[in-house]
Amino acid sequence: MANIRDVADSAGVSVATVSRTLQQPERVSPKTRNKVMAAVQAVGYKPNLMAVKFRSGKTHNLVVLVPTVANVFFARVISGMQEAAAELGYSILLANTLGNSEIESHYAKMVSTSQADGLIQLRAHNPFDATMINDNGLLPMVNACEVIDDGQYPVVSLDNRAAAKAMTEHLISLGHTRIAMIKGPNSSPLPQERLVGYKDALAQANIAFDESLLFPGDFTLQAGYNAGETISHLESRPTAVFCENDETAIGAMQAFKQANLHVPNDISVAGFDDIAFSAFVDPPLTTIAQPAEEFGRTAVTLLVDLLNGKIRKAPKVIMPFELIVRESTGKALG
Amino acid sequence: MANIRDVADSAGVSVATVSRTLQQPERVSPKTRNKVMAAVQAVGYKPNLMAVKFRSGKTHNLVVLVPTVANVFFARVISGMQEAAAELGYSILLANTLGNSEIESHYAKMVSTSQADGLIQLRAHNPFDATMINDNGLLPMVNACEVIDDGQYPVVSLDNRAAAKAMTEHLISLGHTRIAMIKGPNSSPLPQERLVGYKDALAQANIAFDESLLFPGDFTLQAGYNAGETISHLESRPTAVFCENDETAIGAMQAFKQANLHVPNDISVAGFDDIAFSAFVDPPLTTIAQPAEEFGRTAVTLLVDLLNGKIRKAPKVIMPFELIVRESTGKALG
DNA sequence: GCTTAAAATGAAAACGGTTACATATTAATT
DNA sequence: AATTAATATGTAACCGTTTTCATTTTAAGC
Repeated sequence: MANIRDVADSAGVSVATVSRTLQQPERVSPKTRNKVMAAVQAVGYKPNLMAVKFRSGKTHNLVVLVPTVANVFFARVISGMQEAAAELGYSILLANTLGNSEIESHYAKMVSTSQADGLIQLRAHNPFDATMINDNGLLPMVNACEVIDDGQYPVVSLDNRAAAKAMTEHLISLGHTRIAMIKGPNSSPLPQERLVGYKDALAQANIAFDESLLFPGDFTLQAGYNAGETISHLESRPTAVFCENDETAIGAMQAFKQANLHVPNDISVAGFDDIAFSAFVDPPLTTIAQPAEEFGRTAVTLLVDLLNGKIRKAPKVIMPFELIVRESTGKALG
Repeated sequence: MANIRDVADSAGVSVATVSRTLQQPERVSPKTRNKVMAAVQAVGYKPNLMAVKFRSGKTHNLVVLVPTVANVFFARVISGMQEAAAELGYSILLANTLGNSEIESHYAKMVSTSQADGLIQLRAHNPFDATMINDNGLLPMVNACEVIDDGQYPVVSLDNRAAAKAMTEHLISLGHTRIAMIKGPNSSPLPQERLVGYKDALAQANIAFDESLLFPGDFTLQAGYNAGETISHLESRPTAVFCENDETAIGAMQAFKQANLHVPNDISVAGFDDIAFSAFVDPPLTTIAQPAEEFGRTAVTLLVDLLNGKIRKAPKVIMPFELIVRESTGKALG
């Protein structure tokens, strides 16, 4: 494998000149620039990027901690990240953490061991220990989607409270008063925020909050199915179910169908995320659309800015949401 | 940031001893080992892995080229990879290529520029140029899932022909004779192999092959929906549709429902992959299960073996499939 | 054409480890 | 106790770049 010295010899210049030609071509005369470029071609030179990264101290790698890549929403977020990273000359090191703190800190160590410059966390959990704090008092990290905002790093999130309120209002406007909620895991702050939004809408419409209408879940199809089954057999069944993500909603709908409940005539179902499948289930799902790819892009951009010292105080970006009304929600009957 | 020299000074030994203590503890006396370990703690030493990787020439990174992480099947494959990689001490650099050859070769360059040791390709396309061939005549690459077997690298695949035949036989056994197929993209070898299996089963049952029953697709929900719509409006409609993946099948089912066709009474639908959603759509989808996680695990194991010189001739691993009969396929009526 | 400033280039140190080789220490053998 | 072998440690070269600093070349100003 040809190295920079081979190029220098072949071009009849010093290694410094070769390095400069490649890094800052404007600092080198056109004449030698051509000579060097020709030599690069001639010997088939490919810089050893491991050496470059080592020497320069910049890896141009970003670690991304994803609770699970199998989640379709996260898959979209990741796509957006990859896009932005490519544009900015960064590579993404994707870690499928399965919510496991050990795996998280294993990958977080990649930044303390100079294998990556920074980290994006999609879960509300700080994988760093205290020693990692930066000059500007910030961690080299961005927290997106599911966030805890403790001011130590930039945050990009949705106004989950407002979104949940909007969805609940939609259901109330259709005449529903007994609205169940299939929750996400309590370990996440999302369900809490959304619960508040749900209560906001209830209060606004003078509907009493009923704790017994809350059902546990963990964002999976199976959890939605289980909750749906439970709800089906309730003596006084709610007329609408607000699920905290689309997978859960799709699972619940399946349970309702098997219990011979018609959606939306017998029961309305709403989701959250607007994954691709949601438009293709029967009936198509009413949901909250999040700009998933944009989440990813923003997170990467923010992190790179932070790494370049362009950020002094941790910003807090709130992404817009959109209520998508399809056919899984309808007028409350009876 | 403390470096190895700081540790050496603090422990009163040479840097070589520190390095040895960390790499091959048995080559150092227990006494100094303790001294060194204590010093490591004291100064808070974290080896700069970029330096290690540069010096040792082994990055312990593997590039994985995925056509799209948004594909649920691939998400499972990736999970399996991550698992195996973690066990073997490797990290996965995930590249979302969107089938774009430029992006592929961009990431493939990571191995020629010493940023990664090897590569796993999930698409039937060799992203390397000829210069990358190894000592053993093999590329540092494994091709999984969608494969071209040209003997230059290990391959892990499914017997797509047999699987397609099994599914077609299942449909024939239900009395179907007009069986449509919604295809994957022609650029992929999968559709071709599966078409052969489909024809095998047809021939075996003395059913004439009818080219007009083949519909184009690209593995997306939307493509399935489009093909489903076309099929719905056909004057002489097929009684069964075999889709080349589950997304396509789910899209098609949605089109059938909107055309007031009942699945499976009016038309049977079969998929391929057994993604999580397939058990939760209405009706639950008959499909071919592939051991997705195992695909990933096998690919990683094979690649690491190859990198360690444990492989001389490119092996060809065939993974087992399973026909999962659910409710989307039924007896042919009329 | 001479002086001076600016631009281009080169020599060599540095980055933080690993490792071959030399040397010092300890243990084993007689 | 002396000799030898084995083990433990140290010295320094090395990996392939980047980058500082010194030097040379070119351009600018008069």
